[in-house]
Amino acid sequence: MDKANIILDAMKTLLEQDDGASCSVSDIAKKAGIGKGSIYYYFKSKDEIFDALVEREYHQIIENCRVLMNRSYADAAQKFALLFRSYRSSTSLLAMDHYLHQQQNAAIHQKSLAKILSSLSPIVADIIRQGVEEKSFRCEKPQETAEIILSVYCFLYDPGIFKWTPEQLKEKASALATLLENGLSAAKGSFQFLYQT
Amino acid sequence: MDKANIILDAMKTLLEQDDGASCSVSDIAKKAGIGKGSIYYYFKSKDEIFDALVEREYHQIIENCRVLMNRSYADAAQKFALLFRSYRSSTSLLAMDHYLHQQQNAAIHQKSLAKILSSLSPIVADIIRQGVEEKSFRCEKPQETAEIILSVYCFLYDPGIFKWTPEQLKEKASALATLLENGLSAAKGSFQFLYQT
DNA sequence: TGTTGTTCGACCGACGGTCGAACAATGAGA
DNA sequence: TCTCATTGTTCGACCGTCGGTCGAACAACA
Repeated sequence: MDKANIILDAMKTLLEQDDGASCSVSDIAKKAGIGKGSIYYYFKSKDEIFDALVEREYHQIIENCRVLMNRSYADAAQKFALLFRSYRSSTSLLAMDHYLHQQQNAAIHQKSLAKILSSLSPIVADIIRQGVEEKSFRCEKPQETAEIILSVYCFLYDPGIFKWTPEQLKEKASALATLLENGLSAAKGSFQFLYQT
Repeated sequence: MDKANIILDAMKTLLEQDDGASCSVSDIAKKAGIGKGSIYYYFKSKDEIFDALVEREYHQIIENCRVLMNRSYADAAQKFALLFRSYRSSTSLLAMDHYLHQQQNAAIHQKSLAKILSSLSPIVADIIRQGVEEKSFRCEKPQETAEIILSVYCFLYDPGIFKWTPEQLKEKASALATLLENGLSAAKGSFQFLYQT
């Protein structure tokens, strides 16, 4: 396997092990079974390793979402729900995710949120555009609107930043659904999936 | 003056100087004119110093916003604009932002964003409630809606997370304004202040 | 003079990152 | 096929800096 990927695997393993507490470059090198100097032959800095790991881990998830959207024949609201559920189930399988929500991994967490938003927003924007064509949504700026929706989801719903109770989360989801229904001039209940189940 | 506040002043000054690059505990001690050991007589850790600084600096800003809202006689949309401008001008004076937007301080950054959201959201919620009473807004969940609006501001507009151009920011603000106008059933142009100037 | 509160900077371990020596792999010229 | 020079790769000792500790020393006061 690629040496760079061996390094990323080592870091991922360490992040999953003990809350990422012992994730120094030396630790990564030891876990990867190579010298510390070699790490810096493949990566310029520790931050760059972070970036590469985030890139690698989320690439597959995003790709799955994209494929799902392209091969599904559904109206915009249904696609929204499909995407929402697909993404939720994918990330719940990502073992790293739980550790991202801890204080000491805030930097990589932030980077991964930024990646999610920038990768998913074009997909969400396409759904909105489809809704506009189908006359079920009204929206002049699909891309920016998609970013707004996702930023709420990334930030307000993040268990690493806020400790809401399930009831509070449901209230917020319901408020977002109403805001989107009216904001996009969509049919009542189009965004029910946000707070159901 | 209180020794603790002298230390906070020193840190604030250093953060304002060169993007917080030289803001080690030793630097803070030197700037404050005391020994490094004394720092740890007043604070348990560097994080605690920064928490105290965030608390002190944002308390005043939030308080200003609260007072401004209470003594202003304006309709809800005007109050929104007032609050927005007051907050923007206050935070632009805060040079701490540079420090917060560096990778290694992501944890503290998150904390301060969470503080902003939880402190400002009740104020925004009150504005929305006023708008509902005045029949200029329609909203069933003012508190949650306020949090949604603020989370967009805290996350999507954060220069430490995303590097948007001014034009892109304006597009996003315009999209948010439209979404809010429709989402709150407000009059066209109610949220123009978001993307003007 | 004893006690308590305060100050201090030398010191510590850990960190991210550097460095040059050493080792493998390659291929051109004889 | 045997050099040998070149290039790519590996390594851990080493560096400077950081956040944080520590005990000695000092100040204030009873």
